[in-house]
Amino acid sequence: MKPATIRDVADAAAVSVAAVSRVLNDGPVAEATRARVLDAIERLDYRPRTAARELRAARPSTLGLVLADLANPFFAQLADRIVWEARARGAQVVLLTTREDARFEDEAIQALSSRRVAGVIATPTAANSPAWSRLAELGTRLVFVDRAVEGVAADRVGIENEAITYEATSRLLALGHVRVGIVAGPEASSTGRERVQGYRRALADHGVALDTALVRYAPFRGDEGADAVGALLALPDPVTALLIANTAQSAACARRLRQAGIAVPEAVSVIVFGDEPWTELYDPPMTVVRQPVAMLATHAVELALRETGDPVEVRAAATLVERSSVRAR
Amino acid sequence: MKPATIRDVADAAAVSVAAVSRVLNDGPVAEATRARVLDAIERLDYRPRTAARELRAARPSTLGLVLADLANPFFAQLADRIVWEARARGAQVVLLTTREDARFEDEAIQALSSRRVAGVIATPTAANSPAWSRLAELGTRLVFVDRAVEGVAADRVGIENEAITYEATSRLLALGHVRVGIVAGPEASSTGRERVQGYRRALADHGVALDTALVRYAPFRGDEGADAVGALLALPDPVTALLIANTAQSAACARRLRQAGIAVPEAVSVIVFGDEPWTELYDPPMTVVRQPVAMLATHAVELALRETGDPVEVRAAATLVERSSVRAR
DNA sequence: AGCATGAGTGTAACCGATATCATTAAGTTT
DNA sequence: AAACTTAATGATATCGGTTACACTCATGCT
Repeated sequence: MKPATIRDVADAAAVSVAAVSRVLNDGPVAEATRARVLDAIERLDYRPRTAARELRAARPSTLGLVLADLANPFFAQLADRIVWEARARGAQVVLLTTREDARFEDEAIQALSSRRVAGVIATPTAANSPAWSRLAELGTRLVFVDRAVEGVAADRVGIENEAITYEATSRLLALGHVRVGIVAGPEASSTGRERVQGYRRALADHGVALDTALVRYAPFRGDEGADAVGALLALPDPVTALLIANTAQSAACARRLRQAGIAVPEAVSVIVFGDEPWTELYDPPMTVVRQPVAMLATHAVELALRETGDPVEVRAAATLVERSSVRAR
Repeated sequence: MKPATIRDVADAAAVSVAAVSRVLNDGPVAEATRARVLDAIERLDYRPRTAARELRAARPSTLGLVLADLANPFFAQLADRIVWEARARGAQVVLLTTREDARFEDEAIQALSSRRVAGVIATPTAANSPAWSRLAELGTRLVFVDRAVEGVAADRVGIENEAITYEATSRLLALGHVRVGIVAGPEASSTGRERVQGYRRALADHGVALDTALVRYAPFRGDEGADAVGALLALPDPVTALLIANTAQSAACARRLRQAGIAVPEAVSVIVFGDEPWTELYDPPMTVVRQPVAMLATHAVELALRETGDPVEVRAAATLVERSSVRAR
């Protein structure tokens, strides 16, 4: 049977469609009318159609979420919280994934601009900034979370990458490590750059010279993170401590350590970015940098649903969670 | 600036809106006209609005995805593949989560019936079958994946729970284990029931009497899985093998084993359902039941976008992946 | 009594696509 | 040249809501 429309409800309640609409959007309606309408709605199991609403409304209540990859637990958690926060605010989420590929990202941007969503929350790839800009100019609220690309009028939500990497590196240096390797995200990514910057500042402050051979940029997808770990361990003067600052590669890196039979923390101390479930189950439990996922999600959703305002930047503090993968040199 | 509408394009190309629409949906148009229209579309950066299309169209191209919890890697992977498969077919996905709570699930169902999506893919909670039925009667294609609830005209996609649990249990029994504990999903869930059934059949076939104290049902959320493991280990005649057949509880169970200082597989052999990243990083690497997530996703999307046809049931084979957490008694 | 006020309601335009149906132009047949 | 196809195109109703505007009628005020 055909679902009821607003006109069916109006007929059933013997009022006009405007009255029904007013009941729905709590406009001014007499108590008696409201009761009759609500009763009719109940009887007919009426539910206003989102498509019709969004067509007329200035601001739809749908959000777009563009993530690289849901198989990455960090993004999965982020998505979980974002969907949850959106629900609390009466918004729904259209989910799209890019697999870190600019082509798919562009496709996603097109799809979302057709959909005229209220806002978009995204972990962008560096290669698409014109497309992002056009989306922003269309009036869609744009929020970059975790990473960001330059030159786009978007809100930014992320952690204090520079500061937390400085802290993590300092911890290792303070324990006597001198050969500290870092596996970061791509140099083209904001997280990659910021984290390496914190790393360099820590070295400088501790009077340790930078050895560029110890800085490895790995893409977010694939297994190059593991190869980077392999390379760092195979150096003539190998690392004694390792900073895995590329969340997407952390499991691959850990797998490599295990396979290579490296004793952690005896042979090498390790700090991993991202508090994923496995880090606690690993032997030994990993010292990690925990990202405040819930807070990132809350801010992102809030910004994405905001009506007006200039682009802002929100930085949440990450914390170093000490477990057992780090020891003094 | 306001985004262009189909009328703007029609004006710019000096044709009627009908002609533009025909170009968009490749109806019969003269080559010259098509070229002019495409040029205008390009110039104005026109993109047809999804809301308007969905309002008019009989079948929208949007899918609903209702998952319990994206923090669970199995669901996250499933979501990832489903979004991917949908993209390949030109459909988008609206994501909703329930946290295993019937109230939120009902909310999600309402939201989706307003949206008049083409189909819904869901991991249902047992308590909401009337709401699911109403959604199905509205003409929305309904696909239950992983779990199912009875009495609803929905497609079902899942693994052969009974068979794979039979296989896993048999493996343990064949190695001489007699006290085999199982931590399953809730008795009210289809997966919980089916897996315990496979377990029982294996016991019967191997001539081992069923001890109901060894069968533990744990909810999908919370930490009761760990408590169940604790209880099974604290029995006067404790288990020597453990089947963790509740994917959502597997990490919690592993954490408990680790905390309790149980040697795996020396003290107790373990088989875990769900090939999550941590199972390979655990010490020792866990023997697991791998679910064919990609296949489940493909079937689910295909069924959800199908126009007609009676409800069908698809069962994919799961496989036992042997690693190092199982040994002979 | 006469008029302003305002709460409650209804009518109809509108959002931006799609699809039906009528119309026009060009080509074919006799 | 008239009649008849056939292909391309245009005018317009339609989907199901929201909302601007006009209207009614009871109440308060001078």
